[in-house]
Amino acid sequence: MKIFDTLTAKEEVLDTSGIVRIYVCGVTVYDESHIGHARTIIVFDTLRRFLESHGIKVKFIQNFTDVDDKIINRAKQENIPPLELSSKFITRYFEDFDRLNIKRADNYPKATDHIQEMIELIKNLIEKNFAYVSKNGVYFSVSKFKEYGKLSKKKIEDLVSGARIEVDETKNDPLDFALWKFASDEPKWQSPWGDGRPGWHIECSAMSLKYLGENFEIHGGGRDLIFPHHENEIAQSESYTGKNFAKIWMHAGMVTINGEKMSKSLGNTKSIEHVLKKWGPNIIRLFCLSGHYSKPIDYSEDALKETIIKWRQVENCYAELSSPEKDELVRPSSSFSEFFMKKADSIKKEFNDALNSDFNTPLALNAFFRLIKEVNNFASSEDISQSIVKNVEPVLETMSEILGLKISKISDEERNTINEFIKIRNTLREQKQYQKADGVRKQISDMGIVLIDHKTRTLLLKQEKICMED
RNA sequence: GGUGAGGUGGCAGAGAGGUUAUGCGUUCGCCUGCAAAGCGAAUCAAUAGGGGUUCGAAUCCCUUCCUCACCUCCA
Repeated sequence: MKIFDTLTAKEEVLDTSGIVRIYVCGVTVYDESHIGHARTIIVFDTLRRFLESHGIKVKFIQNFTDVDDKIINRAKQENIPPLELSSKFITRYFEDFDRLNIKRADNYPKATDHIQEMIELIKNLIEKNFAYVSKNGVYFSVSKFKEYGKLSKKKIEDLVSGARIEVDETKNDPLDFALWKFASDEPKWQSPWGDGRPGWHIECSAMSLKYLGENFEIHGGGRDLIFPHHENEIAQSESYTGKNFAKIWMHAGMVTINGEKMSKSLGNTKSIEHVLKKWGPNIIRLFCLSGHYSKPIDYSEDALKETIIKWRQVENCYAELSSPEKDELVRPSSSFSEFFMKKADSIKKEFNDALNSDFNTPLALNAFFRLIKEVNNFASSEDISQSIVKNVEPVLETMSEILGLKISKISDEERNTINEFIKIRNTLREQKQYQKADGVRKQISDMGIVLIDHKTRTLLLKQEKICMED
């Protein structure tokens, strides 16, 4: 598999000979997660599923930043301890992301559980003269790391001349960033240099090193983390280990809302709770994968409505495959099943090729939907036979599993109940009492089941609820 | 101002020198008791503008314009 590496600015081959170690920068838990977080996490979750579907072992670590000024400020506003606030939003995080069908990471290390590791790292950096103690904290000396700027392709001169760096007299250099900040208020921890809190970037260096070791395969996150967060992580980590930090840097593009950047000040943030309520998890996943991960995607009603149609096709396809006719009941079927076997194979290959080529999910989805369409198309004129299901379903299942899509299954009780209704409806239809028959169909659809009438039988389709009103 | 990524049909979105990607939408037919799903046809055609290289350019080079992101906390 090839992945575009932000650092080398070209596609690099992912080493899958051993365990693929992935570290993804998670969220700062001071508020609800939003669709932007969802996009990034869905991208990496899908990547992980893809690798695992090929039997590749993945170790997936995603952190929580649970100590930070934003958390402290928010906690003050709500008049609760900062750690209570962060733990509340961690709980919320899992509620949201479980519903998005995100596989749990192998570990979700929290910054506050790794203060000691960070202190050790900082100690070492001071010893090696990469860091210094100043009035307000311990700082990393950017000028000591001669490759600073290599990830974000920034020149130190440009950064210095940039007007926005605030002048801080206590730092040796305006570009230096905090490893440890002295603080007298809570939360604070003891350190050899004074009580305080860790800087933001150091946690990821400490925790990725602890859980994944040196020179792990993929370090990911949103594009907005390239600078300064990941740039600073590189500076610290490589100064500490003397080795390259991550082999591949993979960054997910931003989500815009109707073409605008999503921000609190614009008031256009879309929380995951909100979008889940509105569209449900599968549509959100499909939407997030409908553009290349590295490019921005635009969240809009129209885009999501289009995704509903896609999702309906998937549901329809699964309904068609759910109750196949026995082969002997179906007209000459061996050639069809052979056709489908070839079709499914070539589509499976296209799907894999697309993902192997810098994780091209739009192209992979294209293949996925062609198979869906093929089945739906066939089913509208012929009955689906067991041998077709046998050929198509495993391929479809593998792809759905990689994409993290979950079809709502109809329980046996539900099926039995509805089949009784269908019998009644069919009797009414035979008697040409169509209004009554449609009434029965309406009753069934109120239960969330759509009927698909075929020549000789009626299929049940369970539709995911979508509530488009805000 | 600096840096980076881009600009492809009504919309979404691939392809990276040589033949219609694909999907969605819209319109009209077909199928259906009616729907749903599906089929057929039409819309159906596009590569930001201008130069170049080439037998041939969305694709390579130059240039102009525009968009977005980052440079401050961000996924």
